[in-house]
Amino acid sequence: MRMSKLLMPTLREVPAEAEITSHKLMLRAGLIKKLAAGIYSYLPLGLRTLKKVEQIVREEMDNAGAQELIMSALLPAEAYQASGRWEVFGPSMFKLKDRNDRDFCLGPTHEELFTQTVIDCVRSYKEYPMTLYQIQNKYRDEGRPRFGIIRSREFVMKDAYSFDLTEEGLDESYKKMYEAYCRIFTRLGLDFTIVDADSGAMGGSGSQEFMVKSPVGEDGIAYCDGCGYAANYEKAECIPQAAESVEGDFDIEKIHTPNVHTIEELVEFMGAKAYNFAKTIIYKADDKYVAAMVRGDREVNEVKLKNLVGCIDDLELAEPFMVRQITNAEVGFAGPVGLDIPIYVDKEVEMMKNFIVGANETDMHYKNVNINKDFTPTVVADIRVIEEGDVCPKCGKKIKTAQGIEVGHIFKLGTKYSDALGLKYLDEDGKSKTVIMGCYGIGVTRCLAAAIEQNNDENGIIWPVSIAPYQAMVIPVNSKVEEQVKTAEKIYEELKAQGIEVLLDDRNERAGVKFKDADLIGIPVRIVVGKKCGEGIVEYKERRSDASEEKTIENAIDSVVEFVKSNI
RNA sequence: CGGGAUGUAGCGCAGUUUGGUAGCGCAUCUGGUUUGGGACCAGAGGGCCGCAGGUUCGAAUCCUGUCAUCCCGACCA
Repeated sequence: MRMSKLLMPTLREVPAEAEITSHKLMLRAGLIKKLAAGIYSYLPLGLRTLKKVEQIVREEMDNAGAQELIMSALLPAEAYQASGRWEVFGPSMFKLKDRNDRDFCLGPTHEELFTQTVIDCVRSYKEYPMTLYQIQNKYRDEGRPRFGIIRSREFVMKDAYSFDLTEEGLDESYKKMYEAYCRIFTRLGLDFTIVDADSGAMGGSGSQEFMVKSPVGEDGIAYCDGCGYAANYEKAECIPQAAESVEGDFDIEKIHTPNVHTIEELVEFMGAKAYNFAKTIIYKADDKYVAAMVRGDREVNEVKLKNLVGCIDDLELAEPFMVRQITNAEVGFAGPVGLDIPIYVDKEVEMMKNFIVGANETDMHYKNVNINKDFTPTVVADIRVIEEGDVCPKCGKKIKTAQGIEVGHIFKLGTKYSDALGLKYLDEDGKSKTVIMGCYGIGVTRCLAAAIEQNNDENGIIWPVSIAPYQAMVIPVNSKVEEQVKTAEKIYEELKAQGIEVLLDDRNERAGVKFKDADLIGIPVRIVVGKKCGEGIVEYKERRSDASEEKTIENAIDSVVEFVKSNI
């Protein structure tokens, strides 16, 4: 491709809307263009990379025995109404009506439709097991789209669904997808971590996420270098850690703590440590109210609590007026003593002695509180968020924490959708049984952003060869020097002939502009044709490296071809 | 959905406090000089100051409303 004809609006300055590296670079390199919040056009360079990512995903899915099909993004409401998700999705589903006032939506995910397709198309149990997938646009009206294409309202997703007759079959299908995902993310040049994830309200028996570690990631992950354990914060099991307590036999005592609401204020006021307190937080779980207690220096893990309480729909902090009604006090003074709702207590609280809690009375706390003596927990369980410094639940070494971008998720669904929609089969004995499903997603567009997050420097993107929009670039330094131009043309044609995807910077720009753009758009390898081209010498440079080498024209071409072939 | 901020040329911004002809840098176009890391000189084009009302002789500027975008948090099947 000749760059004089390429639509590549590179920017010198960073558009004000971008905050994170990948978003800035995608805008500056002319990969994408924003149309509205969370909605982007893909310009030629961005689209080429997107298609390469899609192709890698496609190849590995096909290799794993999955079959590609594609569904409409515009979907009738019935299947979603049947599964109950028409309501569950709520405002995050783009809903619309046709001219006859029938309900439609833009597909946010396609469990229902794939299930329905299998119901409609599969006739005999002999056709199973089967895994189907598509690579297609998804639509979610996110409350808060952000970070460019990391969380957008229209995005490309690969979604796959497996259909098995037995649990063992599901395990096998799941394993194939797991392995395919490892190959995919490796080929994409991503440094990824596989973490245990919460299966939550979706039910199902197992779930793992593929995370790309990055400070801009929206998920917290806990991992152990010792044994390789890794889990999403939501899921990571916490081993209770003993903290120093006030020893001795004391009686509960009410103390006046005016205008002391937060743990920080309490620490200040009482001169005790945060771990001498237990905080009591009132939650609304669906229609009922519960209290959760964790040590003062810990956080409640709402996912664990939600699962424990058996909350189906929604777990959120109780409204302040309900907190007042339940505790008879202003917010900030809730405590377990005399509380009339179920109390879920973290295991660590059970280890504490003579601790401090709210007194369910404004401006009052209790000290010297002891569990089972002063109050009785409804349930004692692990309900806190894991932290740096916790110990690994598998091997006992120190846990580390990081932020991660979720690029893939695999999930043993079980029979949730096959039950809801009636996906059954007659087995060899003529008995009716339910098909067991798994679902497997990859955020294809998000992978692009993740790849840039992991592969860049102060000058721009450093594409892995496998997904670079073009693999190589030829730059004549001075467009007025006919010898350089002709030599560059020759190299360009020769590289094309050898099957390399190559850009020729034939623009009438100064050398500096060409170099800056080359770095910014991150083409993995380039040949610079300069002053020594009369002697048959050109410059070979890899984007990843600072150094460049002088080579003969033939050697430079060979080096580019070899570099590309060996890195793809 | 709660909190905060911002809307002025393709991009980055000033001007708003204190109302008085719409500005700067980059980019674009023309001519010239340049040509190995975002050149220089001269000239030119480009704006419903987010939108709608209001106050005023006069509004980018003050008031009201509204829309949009971004950030923090909640939510994320």
